[in-house]
Formats: sequence, structure tokens, C-alpha cells
Amino acid sequence: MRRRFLSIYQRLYAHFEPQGWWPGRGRFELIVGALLAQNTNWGNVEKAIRRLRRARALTPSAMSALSQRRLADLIRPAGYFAVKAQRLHNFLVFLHTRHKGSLQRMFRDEPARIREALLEVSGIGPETADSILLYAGNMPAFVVDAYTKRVFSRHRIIADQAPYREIQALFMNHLPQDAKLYNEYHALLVAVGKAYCRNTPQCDTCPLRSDLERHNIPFPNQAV
DNA sequence: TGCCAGGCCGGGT
DNA sequence: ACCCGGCATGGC
Repeated sequence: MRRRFLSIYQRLYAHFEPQGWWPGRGRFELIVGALLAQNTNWGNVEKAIRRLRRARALTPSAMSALSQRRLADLIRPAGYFAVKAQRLHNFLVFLHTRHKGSLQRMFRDEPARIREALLEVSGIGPETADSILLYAGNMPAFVVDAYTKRVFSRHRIIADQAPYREIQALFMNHLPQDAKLYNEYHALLVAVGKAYCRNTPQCDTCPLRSDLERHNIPFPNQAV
């Protein structure tokens, strides 16, 4: 099983360019991106981030100074703008009360404790918490998203209804605890998911096709 | 045109 | 412990 997790990664890595998700961005911008990206097209998230940058609102203190209404207006292109403005606000309150508004302080904590604390914030669920740990904190937390579930359940490695923690544990128990690896693996799964593993799968040209064949798994678009 | 995108919450069984 | 409706914009 350990080999299989690595071979899937290697096959994806060979097929796609390195994805380099979120390089050279500030931590706060990454956290904002993680919240805005919830069930949302990434292009729309980038628009919202650009608007925030233009408004010089991409620091915790600057964003805290905005009214909910103004914040919601700035992030409008990302969709769900009212809920997301509230969620950003919830995070800012958490950061302020628990870490004096300092991300530096927040990330000094143990990853497991940060995660637990983040999950207490309304609007931050398991995936968003892990995205924050991984992409903003450079901590080895594997991020499980809709594509991860889809790709791996179609390969019969996990059940379709498998709970988040179970899937995450599977990855983390079978891979080295390496933030860089988790970052790239997750990004590659999104890439292959978008290109080949939608509702109508394109398995015949998918880079993971040989993996399906080796394990005698019928293509999802074939009758089982 | 309709469907979908890097979820999560709150209320109901 | 699940299941579901709601949340919303922009791109194809």
C-alpha cells in the first residue's frame, strides 16, 4: 500500500508540471485564500484576493478594521460573500483573542493543538484547517478534498463515504511526514481530478490509467 | 442554458 | 451519527 501511494504520486508528478501552489504569498493571504476557496472556483478566489490587495486589506489588522459590509463587498467575486465575510471575521477574532493577532504566535503552537483550536472557529472545518496548517504553516497536514475522495474512491482505495480523518490517516500513515510532499500531492490530485476525474471520467487518457488496470478495476465510465 | 467549483453550518431525523 | 438545504459568483 505504501508503494501504491508513492507510485500514484510519481505518476502524477511525471505527467503534470509541478503545481507550486501558493508560493511566495504571505501567510495571511494563504489563510484568506483557504477560507474563500470553500466550494468555489479558484479563479473567483483570485479575483477576490486581488480586490483585497488593492484595498490593502491583506493583513490581520487591516482586515479587522473593515466593516463586515465592506469586507463582504470586497470578496464578492468569491461567492457566498456574506458567510465568508463572517468566517474571516470569526478567524480574526480568534487570532486576536487567542494569539494577540499574531500569526507568528499562532504557528508557534503544536500542529495538533492549532488544528483543534481552528476547528473551534465557526466556518473552519477539517479541510480548511489542514489547508491553513499545510499551506500557511508549512506543517505536514495532508489536505483531503473532494478530488482526493473522488480519485481514490474510484480507484477503490477508500470507500465513497469514508470520513475525513480516516482518509487523511491513510495518506499520513503511508507517506513520509513531509509538508512539501503533501503540498504537491494535494495539488496534483486537484490537477488530475479537474482534467480526468469529473462526473464523466476520462479514464482512457488519464495518467493513472495503468494503475487502474494493474489492480483490475473497471473504469468508472464502464458498466461494472 | 444549466452545471459546477480546492466546504461548512445548523436543523432535522 | 448521518442527511439535507442554504449560501452566490463567474466560466464553460
